[in-house]
Amino acid sequence: MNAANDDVAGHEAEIAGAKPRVRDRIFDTACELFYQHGIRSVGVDAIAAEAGTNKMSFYRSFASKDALVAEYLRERQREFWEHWEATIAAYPGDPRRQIESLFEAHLVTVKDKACRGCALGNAAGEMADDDDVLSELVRHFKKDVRKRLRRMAHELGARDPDALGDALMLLMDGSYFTRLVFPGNSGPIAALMPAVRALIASQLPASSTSG
Amino acid sequence: MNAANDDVAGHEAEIAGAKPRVRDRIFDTACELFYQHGIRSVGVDAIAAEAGTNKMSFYRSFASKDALVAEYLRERQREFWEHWEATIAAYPGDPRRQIESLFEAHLVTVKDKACRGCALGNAAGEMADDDDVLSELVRHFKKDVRKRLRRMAHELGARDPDALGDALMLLMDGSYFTRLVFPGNSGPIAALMPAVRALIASQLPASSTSG
DNA sequence: CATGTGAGTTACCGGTCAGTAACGTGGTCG
DNA sequence: CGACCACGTTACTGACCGGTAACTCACATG
Repeated sequence: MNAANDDVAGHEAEIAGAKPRVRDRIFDTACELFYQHGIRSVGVDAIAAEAGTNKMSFYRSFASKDALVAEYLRERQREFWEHWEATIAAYPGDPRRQIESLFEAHLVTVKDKACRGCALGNAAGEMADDDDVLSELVRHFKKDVRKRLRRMAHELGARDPDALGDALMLLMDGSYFTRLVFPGNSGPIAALMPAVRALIASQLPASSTSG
Repeated sequence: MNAANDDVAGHEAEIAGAKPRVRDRIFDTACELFYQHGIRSVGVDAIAAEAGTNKMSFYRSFASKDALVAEYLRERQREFWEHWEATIAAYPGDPRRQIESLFEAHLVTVKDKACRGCALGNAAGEMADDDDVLSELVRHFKKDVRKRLRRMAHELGARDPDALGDALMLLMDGSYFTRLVFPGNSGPIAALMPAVRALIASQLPASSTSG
C-alpha cells in the first residue's frame, strides 16, 4: 500500500525485535492519540513528545501531518477487515452465523472501555467533507462495508438483501455513534444483538431459529 | 458566496417586533457554519466576517466562543424536540403511528441535501469527551432521546420495550452517522423505514399490520 | 445641542500550530 | 580511521486563533 517507507529501514531490527524504531513508536502513539482525542485536537508536538521523541524526528519519518493521518486511517481500515475476515472464517458457508458472529465481535469491540466509536467515521465528522483524499478514503471504506453486508444478506437468502444489509449497517454505525456518548456498555448497544436477529428473522421464510 | 440568506436586514422600517440585530445575524451564521464545517474548524473571525460584521461586535454579543457553542447546541436541541413534539402530536394515543411518523420525519430531515448528521452527536465527536459542559449537554440530550424512545416502545406494548427503544435509537443514530459519508439519500438510510417496521412487528403479538 | 448606545475599524497580545534549518552525537560498517 | 546513519536538540518562521484595547461613527432621544 504505502510503498517504500515500510521496510526500507528495520527488517534487521524486526528480527532482533528488542528496539522499535522511532517511526513505529511515533505511528503507534499517533494512532492512539488520534483515536482517543480526535485528529484535529492532536498536534505533532504532542505526538512526538508522547512517543518520547521530538518534532524533527517526526518530520524525518513522515512527510506531513496529513500523510500520517492518511496512514492512520488506512491502518484502522486494514485492522477492521482483518478482524472481519478472521471472524467470518469460523463459519464458512454459513452466512447467518457469519453475520451473527460478526455483530457479536463488533459488540465486544464497542463495549470496550477504550472504544470511542468508529475511527474512520469520526474522522469524517472532523473534515470539511468536500475536497480531500481523507474524505474519499472514508467514503470508500464505508461503501465497502455496505457492499459486504449486502452481499452477506444476499448469501443468506434474504427477501430483500439490500435492505437487510443496509439495515444492519445502520445498526453497526448506530452502535459506533451512540458509543461516543454512552460509556461502556451502558448505552443502547445493549439491544444490538436482539435487533440483528429480529431483522434477519423478518427477512427469512419463517423458520430456522438457529443453525 | 454567502448569497442571500436574509433580506438585507430591512431598514428601520419595523418598530413593532423583529430585530435585525447583529447578535442574531452572528448566531444564525455561526449555527450554520458550525453545523456545516464542524465547531473546531470555524473561527470567530470567520463567523463575524460571514455575518457581515467583525470580531469586536462578536465579543460584544457573546462572552466567548465556548458560550456561543453552548448556545448553538442548546438551540439545535430545542429545535429537535420542537420538531419531535409537533410530529407525534398528529397521532395522540397511537404510539405506533407516532413512532412511524417520527421516523418518517427523521428520514426527510436526513435525506436533505444540507444534512450533515446530528449536530449534537457530531459535536461529541469533536470534544475531549471527559471534562466540559458541552459533553455533558450532549450526553443529557442523548439520554433524553433514549428515554423517550423507550417510553414510546412501552406505550406501544412491546414485549421488551427497552430493547425496542434502544434498537430504534441505534437506527436513528446510525442514519445520522452514515449520512456523514453517503450523500443525499444514496446511503443505507434507504432501509430505515422497513427496518423500523420490522423491529416493531417483531415486538408485537403477531397481528396489527397497520392502523 | 448633549448624551448614550449599538456598531465598525485598526491594532495588538499571547498562545498554538505545522513545518524547517542547522547542528550535535553515538553507533555501525567498510 | 572515517563515512554514514538514525536520532536528539535548539531555535526559528509564518500562519492562525481566541480575546482585548482604544478609537471612531451613526443615530436616536430628550
